[in-house]
Amino acid sequence: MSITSQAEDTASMIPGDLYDYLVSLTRQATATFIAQEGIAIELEQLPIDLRFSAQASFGDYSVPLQSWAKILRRPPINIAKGIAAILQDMQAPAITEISVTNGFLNYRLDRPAAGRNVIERVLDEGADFGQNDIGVGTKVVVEHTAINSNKAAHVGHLRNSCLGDTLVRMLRSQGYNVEANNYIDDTGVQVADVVVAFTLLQEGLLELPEGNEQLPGESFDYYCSRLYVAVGRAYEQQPELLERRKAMMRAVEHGEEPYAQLAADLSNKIVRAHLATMARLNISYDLLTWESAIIGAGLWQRTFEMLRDRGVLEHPEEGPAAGCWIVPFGNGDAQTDEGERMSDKILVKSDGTATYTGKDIAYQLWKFGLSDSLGVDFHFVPWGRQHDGRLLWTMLAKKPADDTTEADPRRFGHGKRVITVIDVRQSYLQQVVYESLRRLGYVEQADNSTHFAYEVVTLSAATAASLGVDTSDGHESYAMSGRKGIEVKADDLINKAVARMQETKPDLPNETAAALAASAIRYFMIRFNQQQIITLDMDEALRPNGDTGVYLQYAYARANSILRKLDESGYAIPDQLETLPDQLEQSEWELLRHIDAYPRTLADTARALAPNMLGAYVYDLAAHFSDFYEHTTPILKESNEAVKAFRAQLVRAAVQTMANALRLMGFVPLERI
RNA sequence: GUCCCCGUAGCUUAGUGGAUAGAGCGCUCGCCUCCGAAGUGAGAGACCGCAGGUUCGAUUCCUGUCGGGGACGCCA
Repeated sequence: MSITSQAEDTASMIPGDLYDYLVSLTRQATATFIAQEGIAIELEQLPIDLRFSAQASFGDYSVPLQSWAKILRRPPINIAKGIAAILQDMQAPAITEISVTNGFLNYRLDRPAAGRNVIERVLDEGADFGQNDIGVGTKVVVEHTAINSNKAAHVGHLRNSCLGDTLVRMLRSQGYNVEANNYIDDTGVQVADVVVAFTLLQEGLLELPEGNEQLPGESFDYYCSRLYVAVGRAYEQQPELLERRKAMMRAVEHGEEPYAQLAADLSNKIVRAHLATMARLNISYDLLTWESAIIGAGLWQRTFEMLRDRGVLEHPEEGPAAGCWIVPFGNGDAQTDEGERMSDKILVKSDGTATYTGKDIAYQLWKFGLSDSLGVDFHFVPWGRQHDGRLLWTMLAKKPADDTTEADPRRFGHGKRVITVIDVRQSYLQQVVYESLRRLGYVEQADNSTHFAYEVVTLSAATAASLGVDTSDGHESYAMSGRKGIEVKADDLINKAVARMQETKPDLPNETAAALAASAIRYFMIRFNQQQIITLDMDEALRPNGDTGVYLQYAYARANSILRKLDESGYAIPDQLETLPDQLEQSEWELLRHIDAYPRTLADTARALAPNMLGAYVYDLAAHFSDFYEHTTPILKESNEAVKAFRAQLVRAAVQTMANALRLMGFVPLERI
């Protein structure tokens, strides 16, 4: 029941990765089988679900065939045996054993030969190992981060930006032309609130508990967070101030000075603070888009007219939405705990201003390039160079001064597909946006709109208590509230992570500690399933061992250390593996299989838009490297030249794969910690 | 009221129909005179909320039910 093959000449005969090779072998054998049996059926109806064998005793790779029984009208065991017999006769290279257990077809490979094939492919492709070209020619617009420009970012925003940035990297790895948009909602009530706070301060009508001035060392966004909380409290205590808030919103929207300029300056400074925070986690963008620009350029007005003229909107004269422009939904009103609510969505308030959702429809049209025909012009100018060298552009409503560099407007937006990263509480509004596109006749664009929804971040009881929240009601977690100041700010989390790294290893250089902290936080933010609420506990989030980003970096650094030691010992790793080891250790083979699976796993996780699955893969890869490291004798001391060369090459391949994978998660791989 | 999500070991969780449910933390006992102990070996710990159903096969799909969270605003 086994076929032996010459190790020397087989490796080059395995096309592509081991998975593709075995799938293609199985398909060939299956085609022969159904021809032999005289079964009239398309091969495509028989899915080949190749996976790692559940146990080493079964084989290396297995295909379950039970589901074929009904289609082929034969017992699974007969199918498996028939196909196995055909495979035996095929004498395929690098296969040492074909067996059948239960309803599974199992392959055992010539491990040294297959392993060499994997190593050669990785080292040959280098930094491109894992890259795919399936997305070439397809533009994808990804919106993420999108923090209101009135206060500091908190950990909820980090979940958004870490997921979004990882998605962007994953899609780019598949060849997609990805444009990362950071949408700034600078016309909303929150910005007006902070402007109100500034005016109240000037008039001596507002007292901040920690002091009215910006504190020494306090960043501007943190200061604004304090103002925001204070003005919120003032509204509660003096409801007459709410009039002032309304007036301020109008003033900002209508460009009344000095308020409009104050609001614009405020947004600008806050956005710079947010970008600086995100840069600490190696997150960058291609374009800043502004709600104020969408209004200022007239895109919202044109969008409204189109919605109205194509009959998407209704304009009721009585009822709860009298005088508003609405998108009708559902049938009638809904009963809620707080009373009646209508299921229709208001896009234009009775005072003539747009709601957030209305403006979001306009923006969605722009992302698809659908606003071109509306005669609305935007201007795109450089905002600045980011930490990673990527140039960030910003959208303007009005033509800039003549000497300013302007980009071709067709370069931005015009996505074939649009992905919006926002938390799950926005699901209903996202559906309104997509449904509105559909009703405008843009069915394809509606279908190509994806709400990448993720659950919120809450605080564990211990962490909430440390922020001064009263936890005597005994809940397990507490919601954050920027308005009440109950939140863990992004920079605080990063600072604490850096400090924790330095506690763990006191002589750590600052730069290394910063990179480790960023890795820890990024991994923490993507490792959970999107539907899972993250209950942030400081101790857990900052833990430097176990299933964490630090572990991944540590495994990578250890792997690099081996290469360094080999080099220092004067050993030159041969470029070609002339003689292969007689056999591989189980841990070596496991590592090789996982390396081989990287391109396919990456493609799967990108297709599924599942950063957490990428994280799980990388952890698995690092764990298998650690296993290999622990369960093989030190390469430096290895006396068998063939084994030494093979393992040295394997370490190089593992280092390359880990580096590629870590970069995809936005890590800066550390060769030394 | 309608709709959505979650429920897996003491805790945090992975698992997009397939062989014995996989980790991390914590706990017990080990491993640095051989490549980095932020590591690693062994052990204890899970009737996958509950009840039905579909299927050769269900943690996974469907129905119901219990528990928890969320959405349905002239806020964003």
